[in-house]
Amino acid sequence: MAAFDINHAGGLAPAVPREGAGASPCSACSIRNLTICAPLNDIEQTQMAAIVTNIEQPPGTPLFDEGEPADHVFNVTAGTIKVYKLLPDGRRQVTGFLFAGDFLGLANQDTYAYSAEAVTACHLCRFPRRKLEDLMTRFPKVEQRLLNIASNELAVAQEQMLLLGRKTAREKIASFLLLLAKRAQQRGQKDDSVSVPMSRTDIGDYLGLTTETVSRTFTQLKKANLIRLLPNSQVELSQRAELEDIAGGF
Amino acid sequence: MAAFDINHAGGLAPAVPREGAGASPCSACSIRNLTICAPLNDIEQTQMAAIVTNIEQPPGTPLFDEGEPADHVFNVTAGTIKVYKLLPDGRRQVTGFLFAGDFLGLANQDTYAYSAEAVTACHLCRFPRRKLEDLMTRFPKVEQRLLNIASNELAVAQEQMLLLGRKTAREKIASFLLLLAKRAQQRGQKDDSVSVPMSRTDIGDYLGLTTETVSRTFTQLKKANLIRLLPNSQVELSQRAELEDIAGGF
DNA sequence: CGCCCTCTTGAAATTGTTCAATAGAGGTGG
DNA sequence: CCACCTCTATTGAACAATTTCAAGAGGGCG
Repeated sequence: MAAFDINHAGGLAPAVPREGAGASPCSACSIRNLTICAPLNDIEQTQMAAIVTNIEQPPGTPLFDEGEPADHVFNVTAGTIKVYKLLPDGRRQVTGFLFAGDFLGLANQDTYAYSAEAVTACHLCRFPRRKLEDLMTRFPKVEQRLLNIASNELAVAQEQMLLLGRKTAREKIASFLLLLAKRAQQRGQKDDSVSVPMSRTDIGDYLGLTTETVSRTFTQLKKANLIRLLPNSQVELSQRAELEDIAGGF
Repeated sequence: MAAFDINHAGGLAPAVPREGAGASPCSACSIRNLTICAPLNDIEQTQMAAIVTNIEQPPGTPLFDEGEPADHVFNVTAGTIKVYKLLPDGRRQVTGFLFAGDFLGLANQDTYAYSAEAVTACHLCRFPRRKLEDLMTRFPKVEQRLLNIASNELAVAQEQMLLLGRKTAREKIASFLLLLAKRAQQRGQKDDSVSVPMSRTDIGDYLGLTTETVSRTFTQLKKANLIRLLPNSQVELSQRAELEDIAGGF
């Protein structure tokens, strides 16, 4: 999906032994420089690869549920994941969508604080939590990277609180589309048209709206010629500047 | 305010030199075990104390503003701080209230992602960011602690998104009061009546409501005999179980 | 080709907001 | 110590945004 980004293509890479069967695919990983593995050299990378399992997650399948023992952490390598929390009566708040390069499963309790489910077909790297923790004490760089990731997520969460608490439906949808565009751009995808793989319900649960309001607002933006709804869940951001104006500085 | 909690009261503490003038007050710090300094022994603590400045923050005064260079991080030792983000037109979202023991200023950009202001008179420990970072590489325990704190804040932020996106005014207020009670309890205060030092506007900006709705909802809960509004911004939680029921698992 | 699920659209209902006025609390100065 | 003044909180009524309830349209998959 994303373009390959071999970020150590110089001639100095040491000869890393490739194990037979499940040989470390990490050195060819296209999103390596986006994620937790970024600060590691090839040798360290191999140690990381030794504790990792590659898993595939069909669309709509749960990765884990809130309250389960948090035995693993994950790194998304392809696809879209949603994470959410539920109220006792079933109301749902999607707290984030995760894409290739994103890390997930951070928890300082021994149980997950939220549920995670594949939106599209996903590929992930799965790390046993315990082993990653061991590895972190050996490679403080990884811990630093994780703190960095956490700080980032915190800033994103605060931005989302601003959206949820203070923005109108129109502003929320505009912000959402721009966020998707920004994330796609980070992964090296074109940003004139955005892929919106999640359902209206998921979007509503992310933005604190109902499906109907999401739908109506899309229609409204479409009629104002700010966006175009294309086939294959693609949305063209025809008037990016105008959208940014509506979104309120995001 | 909170009870003293000297957590290393054994007989093995080494003789720590106390500098003359601004001698490390840390060893008598009542919230030490709640915060970033918790994992340090007395010697390490002294090194920490060497880079710290104690500051006092009168009510209503800004600590820093969003977008300013993030040169310092802080630790609240007394009082209440609010942190918030603004939209271009002035709408405000309070993303958190901070109390004694709370850490603030985490940012991986070089500027603050939010503004911070004293609600009540506050005392804080101020660390130069650069120096704390140096210290972290020397004491990985501190970095671990910070990652822990960040993970915690992340879980709190997700809970808040659930509140902002999916709870009714009544549920929001109930959750808010229970949160204050829980935080007060953590600091070792009684939890039958809660101190609510912030204005209705601040509460509204925290919960995604208007002042009027906050006020009306307080009145409504009061009339239902779930709370009592006492003098000095104290609120008695008369029917804790009922409130928890309304709050929806918080 | 048709069925099912999601998305869209419409109309009524509701929650929370906005605008406006009153009440109350805390602080100041006479 | 009290009166006054100002700021904050409360209350009321009209309004607006979003939700809810309901029905129809579209699209993808077997």
